Amino acid sequence: MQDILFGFISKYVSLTDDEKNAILSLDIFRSVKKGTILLKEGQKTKDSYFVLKGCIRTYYDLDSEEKTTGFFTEMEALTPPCVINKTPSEYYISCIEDTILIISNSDMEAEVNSKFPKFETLCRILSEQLLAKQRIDFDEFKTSSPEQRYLNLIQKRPDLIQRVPQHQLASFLGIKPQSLSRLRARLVEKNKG
Amino acid sequence: MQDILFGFISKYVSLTDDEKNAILSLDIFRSVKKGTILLKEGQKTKDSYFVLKGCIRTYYDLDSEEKTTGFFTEMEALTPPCVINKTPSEYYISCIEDTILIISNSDMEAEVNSKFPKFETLCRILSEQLLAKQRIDFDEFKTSSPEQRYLNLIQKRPDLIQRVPQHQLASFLGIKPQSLSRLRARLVEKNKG
DNA sequence: TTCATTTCTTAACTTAAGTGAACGAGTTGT
DNA sequence: ACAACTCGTTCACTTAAGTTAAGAAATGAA
Repeated sequence: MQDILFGFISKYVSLTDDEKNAILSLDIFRSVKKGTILLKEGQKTKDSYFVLKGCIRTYYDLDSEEKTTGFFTEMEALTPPCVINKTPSEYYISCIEDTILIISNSDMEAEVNSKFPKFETLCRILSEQLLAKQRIDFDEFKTSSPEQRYLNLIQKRPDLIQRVPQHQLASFLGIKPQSLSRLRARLVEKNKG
Repeated sequence: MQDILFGFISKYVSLTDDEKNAILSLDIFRSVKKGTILLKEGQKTKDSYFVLKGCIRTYYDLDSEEKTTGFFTEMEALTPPCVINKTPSEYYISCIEDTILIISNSDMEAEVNSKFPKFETLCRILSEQLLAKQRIDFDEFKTSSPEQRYLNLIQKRPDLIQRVPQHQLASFLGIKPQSLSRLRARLVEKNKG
């Protein structure tokens, strides 16, 4: 489990044994069961999540309807905006599979950052990369139709199609479950004709 | 002009005079005319932009149609994904007004970051905040209709409605210019009846 | 100014997403 | 085993966005 973490980090910065031990001593690995809600709307938290295995999702409760906006799987990190803005959370985070997480809180990060500049470099690089990736995702979303988004998702994250319920995928694609159902039927029809 | 920059920075970290001078010595302020194209599709660059005054926009050329995905105005920063990924740019950046920019390149930033850890902290904080803000923007986009997005834009960035051409606003909202025109007419009609 | 181009709007028609309801399959809890 | 619930699909209908085309208004250049 540690190997997974340090393998990931080594792609960005190289850590000494001291630095690795400092991280391990923080006791940050957590196993959580499918269905666990990590964060609720209205709650405050300082916790960030890094998925080692499994899948978590973020969703809003608008007009008592669930709107899923994000899935985070192996090697993906999520720092909820409420941690940055120090406001109550606007959304829920739940585990849609049994999941192994790293949970770190912002106080802890601040301390490690000031003790180990290398760690701050890591955080900076990861934030910059995530920002770039997310900008591209957003641009693709804006410039394409629901059908194109779905086809795009099949290409880029085929695992999600398998492991995530349809109605959650639908709002992730910005449409209603019925529309996704219909859209899929339309595509099957196309591939036949 | 420098006051604007240091006033902005002082919200996040406090700089010594030495640090301020180090930044000024880099000669990073640029004035560019309306219509100037800062970056073209297919080009490589290491430059990031920070808008002191004016407005720049990012747009794709898809099927020889312009798709505008972002506007950056006073006190907003843009690091194109191509700088992070070291790939050719997928989009254009142009100035839609006479604009005063700070243009920094990633080599320069790397050098300043290693000399002044405080600067790296600043970059980390800004990236984290932008990431959080962008996540919320994306979520709002996904969970709302074109009409809601337009109303939302009127609330959050009323200046854009004034300073940006309709057809650019339309693709920013994820729709065609004709649809935005119709949508606006519909809203006027609603407010009458 | 005049001419050309771009931008915005309007309209008629097509296509697809939203809505509300119903149904069967699969799951959970008792 | 049964009831209650969730999930995915389908259908009929409504609403709004895409498409194509045309024309008015604004902008820019010769």
